[in-house]
Amino acid sequence: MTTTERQPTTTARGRAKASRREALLAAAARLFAERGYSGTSIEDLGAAAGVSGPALYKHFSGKQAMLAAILLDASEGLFAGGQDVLSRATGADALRALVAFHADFALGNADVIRVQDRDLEQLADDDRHTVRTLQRRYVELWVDVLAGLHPDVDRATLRTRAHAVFGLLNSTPHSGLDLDRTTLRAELERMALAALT
Amino acid sequence: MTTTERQPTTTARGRAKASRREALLAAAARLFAERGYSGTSIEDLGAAAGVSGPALYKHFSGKQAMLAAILLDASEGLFAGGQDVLSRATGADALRALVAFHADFALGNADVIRVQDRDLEQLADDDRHTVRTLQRRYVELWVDVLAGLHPDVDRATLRTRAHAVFGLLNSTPHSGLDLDRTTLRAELERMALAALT
DNA sequence: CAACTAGGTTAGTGATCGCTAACCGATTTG
DNA sequence: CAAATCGGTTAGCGATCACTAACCTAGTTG
Repeated sequence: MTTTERQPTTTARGRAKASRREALLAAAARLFAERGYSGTSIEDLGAAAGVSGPALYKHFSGKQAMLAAILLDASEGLFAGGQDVLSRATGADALRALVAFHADFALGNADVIRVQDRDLEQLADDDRHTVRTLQRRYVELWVDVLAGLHPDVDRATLRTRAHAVFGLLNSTPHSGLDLDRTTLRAELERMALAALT
Repeated sequence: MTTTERQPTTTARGRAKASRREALLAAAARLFAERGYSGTSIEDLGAAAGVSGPALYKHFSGKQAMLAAILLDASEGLFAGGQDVLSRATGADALRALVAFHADFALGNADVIRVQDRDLEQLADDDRHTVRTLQRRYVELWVDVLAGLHPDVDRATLRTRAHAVFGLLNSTPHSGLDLDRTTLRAELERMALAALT
């Protein structure tokens, strides 16, 4: 996605490299979420994946490229998932499906959610622009559905409502400890839909 | 509050120092919100207030002390404001007043809100503990009011609802551009109350 | 008005950081 | 099986950072 691979994933080395790359990205998402991008060192990133320091330059062009891989993957996943949802449902069903999809994503990727609205500014200009564009398009998916349900409300207001609901659903990283996942998911979905009525 | 002042605020120097201190804190809140704590240098902090670099050591013991001043002030303000609100209203009125108060705070202190749930981890252990305690007590104010309205719901669930509504109301920094402040405030309050019904 | 105080300056220091260089051993390949 | 490749290592370099030292000047004070 971000780095062009020369090694096939069929050979033993290729598979080892791919899994190491995934481990590095997962560790990076966790560390970035905990300490922030600038607060995490190259050494930290390597150590969290069992290698030390500059080994990550065999997988990424640098620290910033790791952040880019995380955030591009997240924003692409959200937009693609949103499109997929809307290809299967319309009207109020579409809204319920969007809420369920977003709640699922937020609950399953709390670290990434945290990084996304915390360290987006640390990206290089073009990557930041790409992520922002995908985010904007994802919001527009929501606004389209909301516009169908509330034809009398202008899109700026609907956009604000969408952002507010994202804030509600993305609150998981700040609270997720008290409740089990199923109950938390149900609460968040119910509140989101109530807020959008 | 954080530094003990030896100079009175009646003399010209004293007043100049106090206003310089406020300017430094305001600039710091803005820069921390934009670039993050670790991403902001001492030089940046001074320059944003018209002085350069190490001048801030005449006002604060260091960079971390500036973050502490900002976050302690914010969490104290929220908790004190919440207490004040609850001394004047009960039941559903109290909930409406809490929502209005929090919306006001979030709209008027978007930078501080951003810093609070972004760089809390960068505080020294004791300051972080103090802020966390104040935050927890503020949440309990909300939970108390909610418990009065929903006696059948356990406090863990109500706590999650409070956090979710904070996420909704604190979404201002991410969206505040499209709508004028009055409309935005009304939208957020309406959604928050709907989510808590 | 002389002595002191205090908020500003610039220069410098030690530590840390991102990244590169040079090298090594195992796997892949022709 | 020899050669090339590739993912790892350690050492080190240049830049940046938070903070300190030394000093300077204007305001405060007796």
